[in-house]
Amino acid sequence: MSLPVALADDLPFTVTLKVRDSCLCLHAQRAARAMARRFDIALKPTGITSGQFSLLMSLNRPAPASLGSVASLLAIDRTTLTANLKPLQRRGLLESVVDPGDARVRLLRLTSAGRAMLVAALPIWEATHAAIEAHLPDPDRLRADLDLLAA
Amino acid sequence: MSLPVALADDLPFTVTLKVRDSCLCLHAQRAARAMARRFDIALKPTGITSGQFSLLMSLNRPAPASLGSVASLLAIDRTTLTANLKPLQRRGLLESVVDPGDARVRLLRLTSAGRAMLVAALPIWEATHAAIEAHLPDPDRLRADLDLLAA
DNA sequence: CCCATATACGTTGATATCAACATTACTGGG
DNA sequence: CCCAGTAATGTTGATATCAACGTATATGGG
Repeated sequence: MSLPVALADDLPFTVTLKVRDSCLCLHAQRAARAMARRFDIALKPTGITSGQFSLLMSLNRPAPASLGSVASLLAIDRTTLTANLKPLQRRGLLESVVDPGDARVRLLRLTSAGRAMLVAALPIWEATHAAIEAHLPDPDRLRADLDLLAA
Repeated sequence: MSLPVALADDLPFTVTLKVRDSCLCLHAQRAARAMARRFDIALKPTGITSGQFSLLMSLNRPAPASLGSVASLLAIDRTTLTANLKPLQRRGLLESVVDPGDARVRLLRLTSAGRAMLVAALPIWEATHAAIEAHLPDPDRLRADLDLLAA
């Protein structure tokens, strides 16, 4: 009266192909991993990774930023940011201090070594980024689409 | 005769803003993290994450696939895939066997529990994915752009 | 002033990610 | 058959990612 369990549990291969080809999550992960790898390799001479470059760059601002606001900016979990700060603090590229106005808040600030690291990495970023944009039909359009996904 | 070191090491805030706003690596990471979080939350009732869903789905095929070919398909490092397999193997969702024709090759195959997991997760994926596509101007165009980044 | 609530952050445990190095197995030339 | 080179994978160490839980601080109502 009932079909074999194996059949009931099966999922047609055509469905798998549809999911694989259309899944925006998978497509975004693949693109993100490939980009990270590409920048990681290019930035290797400087000693920082693509993620560390983005983090340091986000801290290069006139007034120091709170941990939470940086996490929002990068769209990463607050606790992930805490973990990511450790190796950079250990290397003296940034420092975190308690906000004098609100003891709950941690203010993050680049050190001069951190700023020097950005200066050293910037030309590499520019060259790598230009090479990537060069074979995209419309980089601005893609950025807008990615912002929609991140929203 | 020389400027203070602090000035020489500085990087104008305007440059930082340009990098932050235009960096495709950062935009891709942000989008990927947001998408992963969204699918992770939606898939939570099933007990697998978005990455595990993609991996299991990529293994749902007529003939078992080698570890290396799956790593290429997902654009992840070979050793990352080895690590990702462990929790899924431990839960009996997939199994790896040595290729009878070439003892270097590991063939990966879903178990019936793995197929059942995909059947349970598929409706969640469909609903989540449809909701995301609904507010994108041109999903196919975005997929094509993401493929260019991953290439 | 006190307490309930909300906010900002830290810690822990599990998984994810990759480079560097090591191991095992196949393959072709001699 | 042997050996040098290549190919596929495993192992280790460092960083990345997030949920769940816990702690300290601020804020507003009474």
